[in-house]
Amino acid sequence: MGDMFSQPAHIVAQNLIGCRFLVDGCGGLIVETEAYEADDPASHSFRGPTTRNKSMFGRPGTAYVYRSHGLHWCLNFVCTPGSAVLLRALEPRWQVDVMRQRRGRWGDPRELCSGPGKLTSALKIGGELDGLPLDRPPFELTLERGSDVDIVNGTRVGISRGTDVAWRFGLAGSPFLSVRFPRPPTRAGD
DNA sequence: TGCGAGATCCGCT
DNA sequence: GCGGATCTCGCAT
Repeated sequence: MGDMFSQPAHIVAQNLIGCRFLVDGCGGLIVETEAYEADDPASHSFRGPTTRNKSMFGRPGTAYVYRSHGLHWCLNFVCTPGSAVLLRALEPRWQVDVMRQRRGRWGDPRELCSGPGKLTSALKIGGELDGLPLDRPPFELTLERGSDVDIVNGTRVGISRGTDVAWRFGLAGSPFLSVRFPRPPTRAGD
């Protein structure tokens, strides 16, 4: 676990696509992530530690959970100090009925975990999990994945600075993404 | 000391 | 498509 997260966040973010992630047995496959580096103007760590972001400077392989817009929780996996990977979407697989109940959504399963705030709501992730290691309960992170994962990337969503780097990653063709990735440019005549 | 923006989501128009 | 809910922080006053 330590080796995995002691790499640049934009590498870890790609390696996490297709991995299984559970909280108390409830979860699914990671299909969308974003990387935030220490010297990254879009990162919460950019101006140094505060009471909110202190766990972002903690051990690699721990959780950084913060409240977004005063309402929603967002989950990050801490990499090297000041860098982390934001979990943006899961493909629901285990205890999906529990997610439905927590979300109050009984229709389209794509509505359960297709966004950072939806994901934490479905898995019941809150501030009490901030700073906890990912290799112990209630977390279960399985880093092994199939060799056939096809990863796409693009610029990050919902930010106004650091928009130049393409550090959002996703499972190609997944219907469970929060936002579609732009289709690769096609050649004239296609 | 106050104000506005922010790694968001939802319901209404 | 737009605004409201409402916590934290940076920056201006």
